[in-house]
Amino acid sequence: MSSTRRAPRARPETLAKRTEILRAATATFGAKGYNRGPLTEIADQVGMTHAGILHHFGSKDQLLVEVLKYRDRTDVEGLQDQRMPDGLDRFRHLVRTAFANESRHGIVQAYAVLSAESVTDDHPGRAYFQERYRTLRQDLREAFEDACAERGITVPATVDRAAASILAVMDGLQVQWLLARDDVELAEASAFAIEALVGAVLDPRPSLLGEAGSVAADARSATDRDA
Amino acid sequence: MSSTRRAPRARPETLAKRTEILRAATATFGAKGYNRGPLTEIADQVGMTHAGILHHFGSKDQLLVEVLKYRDRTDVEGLQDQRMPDGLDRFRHLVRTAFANESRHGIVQAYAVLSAESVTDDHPGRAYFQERYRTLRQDLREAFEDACAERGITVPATVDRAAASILAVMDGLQVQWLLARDDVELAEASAFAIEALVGAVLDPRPSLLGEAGSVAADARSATDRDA
DNA sequence: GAGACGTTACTACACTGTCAGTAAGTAAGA
DNA sequence: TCTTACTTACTGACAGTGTAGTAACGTCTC
Repeated sequence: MSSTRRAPRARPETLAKRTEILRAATATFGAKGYNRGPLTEIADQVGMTHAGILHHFGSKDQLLVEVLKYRDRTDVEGLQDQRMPDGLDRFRHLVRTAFANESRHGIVQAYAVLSAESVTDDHPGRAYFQERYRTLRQDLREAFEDACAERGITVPATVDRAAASILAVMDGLQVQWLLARDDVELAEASAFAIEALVGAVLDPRPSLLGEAGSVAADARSATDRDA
Repeated sequence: MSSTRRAPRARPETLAKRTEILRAATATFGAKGYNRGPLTEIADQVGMTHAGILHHFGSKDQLLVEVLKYRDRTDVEGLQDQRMPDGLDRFRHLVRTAFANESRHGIVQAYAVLSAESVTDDHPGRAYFQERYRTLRQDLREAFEDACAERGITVPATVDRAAASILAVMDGLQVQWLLARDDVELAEASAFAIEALVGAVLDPRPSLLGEAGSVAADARSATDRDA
C-alpha cells in the first residue's frame, strides 16, 4: 500500500539496474507466481539484498505493476513503426505473436499465472489486467470494423464475442502448452483458432449445433445446482 | 509430503463433515488461490481449528487434490445417465456447461485460478490439471471423429488443434468474465466460439489471413528477442 | 556535502505442520 | 449390560520457516 510514486533522479546505470530487476522479477513471478515469488530470490539474481529492491520500487506490489508495464513497453519496441497494424493485419500480427511466444516461455508463464491470479481478492495486478483486456478487446473490435468496411459489409453483432474469444483462446492455449508442451502446438493451434473466429465473423454460416437460444433455454432449465 | 493415504473408517457424519470442508476449501481457494488461502480460514467456515482439517486430509497439498477430485465427482452427478454424450452433442453439452457456469461464479473462479497456478514450480495441482486437459482433449477428438463418421467425411488434421482451442477459449473467457462481468458475455461468447471452431473442422474454408506457413516463416524471422 | 544507492540488522507477522492430550464413539467379551 | 481396549475427531500450544517492510548506517558520485 505504500504509494511512494518513485520518480528517481535517473542516473544511467541505475536505470539499467532497475530493468535488470524487472527482468529478474519476471522470471521469479513466472516460475512461482506473485504470492510465492519472494523478493530475496529476485534480489539474488541481481546481486543485491531484498531491501535494495524495496529501495527502488517501494513495495512488492509496486514492483509487480512495474513488471507488467515493462513488458508492455518491450512489446511495443518489437514493432517496427511503433504502432499496431489495422484490419486483417492486426490478426496476422496476433498469429506472429503466438509463434514468437513459443520461444518466450518465461514471459508466457508469467502472464498466464499473473492474469489468472489477478482475479483473486485484492490482487495488486487486478486493475492492470482489467484495463489490458478492455483495451485489447477494443483494439480487435476496431480491427474487425476496418475489415468489414474494406469488404463493404455491415459490422455483425458477433464482433464483441469474437474479440473476447480470440484473446481467450490465445491465453487458454498458453496454459495447456505450459502444462504439456509436447502435446499442444501453441502457435499452430492459435493460428487455426484465430482464422476460424475471424472467418465466423466476416463470413458467417448457418449453425451446426442449433440456435443459441434453444441450447441456452435447455441449459437454463437443467443443472440448477449452485455451488 | 505426508503420504498417509487416508482410508477413513467412514462414519456417515464424518463423511458429511469432510465434504463440508471440501466446499469451504473451494470457496477459499477460489477467493484467494491456493497459496494465499490459509487453512485457518477454511477451518473457520466449518467451525474447527486448522489442526482439525489436517487431521482429515493430512496436508494442505492433499486437501487441494481432494478438492479437485470432488468437483469432478459432483460434475458427473449432474449428468442424467452418468456418461458424456458423443458426436455433436458433446459440443452442445459444452455450451450448456458454459451457460450453467454463469451462475457458478465460485467454482469457475477456483478453477481459473488453480489451473493457471498449477503451471508454477512444484505446484500440488499440476499432475491433476495435466491429466485433466489430456483427457478432455482426447474426449473432444473422439467427438470430432464421431461427427466426421456421421457425415461420411475423413477426419481432418485440424481436430487436435480444434480440441485444444475449444477448451482454451472456454477457460480464457472465464478469466475475462471474472475480471469484467459486465463487459463479457461468458456463455454467448463461448457458444459463438465453439460453433466457429467446430465449423472450421467439419466444413473448412479457404484462409482469410494467408497460409499458416507464410505467416509462420514471417514470424520466425522477426522478433528474435528472448526474454 | 547532498542525495541516490545499497547494506546489515531487526521487527512483525502469517502460515503450515507437529505433538500431547481429551472426549466421544465402537466393538468384544464376560 | 458393564467393562475394557481401541479408534476417531478433534483442541490448544508451539516450533519453524518464510517473508515484507523499516531504520540506521555507510559509500559513492555528481
